[in-house]
Amino acid sequence: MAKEITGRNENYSQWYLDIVKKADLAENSDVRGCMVIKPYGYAIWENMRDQLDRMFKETGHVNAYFPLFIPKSFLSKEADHVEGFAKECAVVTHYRLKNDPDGKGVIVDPEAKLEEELIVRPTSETIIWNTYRDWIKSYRDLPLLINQWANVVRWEMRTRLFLRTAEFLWQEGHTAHATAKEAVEETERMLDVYADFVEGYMAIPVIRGRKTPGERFAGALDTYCIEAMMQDGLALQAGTSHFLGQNFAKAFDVKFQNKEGQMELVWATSWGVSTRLIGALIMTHSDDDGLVVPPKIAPLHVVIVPIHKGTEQMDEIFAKVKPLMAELKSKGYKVKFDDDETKRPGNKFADYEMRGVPVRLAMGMRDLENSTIEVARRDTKTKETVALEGIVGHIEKLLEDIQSNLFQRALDFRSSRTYLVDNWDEFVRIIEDDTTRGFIMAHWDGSPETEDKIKELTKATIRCIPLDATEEDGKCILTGNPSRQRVVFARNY
RNA sequence: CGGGGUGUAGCGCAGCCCGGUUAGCGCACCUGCUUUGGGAGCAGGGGGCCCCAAGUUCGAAUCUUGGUACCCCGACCA
Repeated sequence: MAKEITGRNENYSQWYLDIVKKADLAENSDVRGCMVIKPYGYAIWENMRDQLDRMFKETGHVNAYFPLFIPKSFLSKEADHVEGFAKECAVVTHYRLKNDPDGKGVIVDPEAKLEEELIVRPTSETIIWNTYRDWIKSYRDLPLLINQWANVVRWEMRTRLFLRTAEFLWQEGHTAHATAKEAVEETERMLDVYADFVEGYMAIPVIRGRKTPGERFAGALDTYCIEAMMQDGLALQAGTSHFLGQNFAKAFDVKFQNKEGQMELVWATSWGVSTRLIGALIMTHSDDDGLVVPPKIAPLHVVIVPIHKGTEQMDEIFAKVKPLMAELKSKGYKVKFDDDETKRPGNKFADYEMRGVPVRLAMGMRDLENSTIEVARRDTKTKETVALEGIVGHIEKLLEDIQSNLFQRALDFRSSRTYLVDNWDEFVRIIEDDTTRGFIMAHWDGSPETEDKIKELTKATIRCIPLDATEEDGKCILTGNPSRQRVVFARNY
């Protein structure tokens, strides 16, 4: 069949690409490394964005917009930051084209060279902190809590739809505070917002933690993150929140006068999640029949497929389901009656499964006579015929069930692939075997050399130092040196 | 940037080695009829700078040279 997708066990990355394409989420564009997000994929992003935006506003943030271009000189002001991004920046050098005098097409006008090159933002810390300098004069201007929804460009060597693209959509929060304590609180608060969103809405369980110095964001003093496990046992960083200390305040000379009249440097945070989360969504819930979308972010909650002969029967069915559609819509659910006569029911069933619509209803003549309807749920692929009476309540409960079932299922999977390991051979065995690979909770002596060595030997990195870990005495998995807590090792995207 | 591979219809491919009339197949698409409780059947039809350029030849999808794009494995990577 044309729509068939590759099995997860057969070829996981092909399975992923098949889902992205066949569920109509996105496709590769003719621009290297850049994707076209198609309407259905974008609808999922819109739902994610809208919910996150609500949560940001509930925690006191406002939106603003800063330029796409950053003067090159800005980027060189924070040494670690430029070090981290320099290798993947797109640079604008000219501002004009002209007709090619030798023939067809256009060429870059050599006369139109920019005096200072512009960098297409890979992230906006520099342009924003350059702006904050003028906005922040007094302790009364703080805290400054701003978020921006934007696109950014990182010139990656190898790209994969949603997971790593040269251009992607995201939000980046950039806040300024009077004290380190407040800034750290903000960093942690936003990590919690991310975790609540990803777990509560996307039904993806995450581990909250902090990055090791080696894995930190370029320019940060501390990087917090949420890490999720995909169905192939690889980790995916689902969101990050950074405590930037006074690094950017120093680089851009952002100071405020405190109550005592003294000048102080401002404390900063930044935090972001991107369209990469859609990749996480796919790889957490979907199966060999296609995408599975949790109800809370689904563009379409319920689809109704009529089983009919001729338009008369279609009209009869529509009349019968109209009230329940109205009721579902009034409760905020998105419902579609698929009256497309050019497609047969089996085709529609397969299509909505591919797109991961949580609940599918089917009604035919048989149901019409009995006042029943067939209810199918996407997550378990089970079907039942139920009475029309009370159907709306039934569906509401079903959607809640699906939401929590998806989370639980993902959590169970993660548990089954999470190991307490104290022995190096076991560590290697688990990480090398793609049927066991997952999160390994092991002791680490805290040295960057050990971290690098383990990465070199196994390709596993320290995904995070979990926030909720209990302290215990142990020995480093590699060196045997003393350690006070376990960290999460995994291979990652 | 190193190693390997592939560019032929929207997608997936055959044809190329061994040059020869109008470039073919499956899916998708369009028209009509019959179908419709899990991916329909029949009939008809549309769609090609065969990656680009130069060369060899009476003749190039096919041979030669150069270029280019993409994919895979490394390296690189919040």
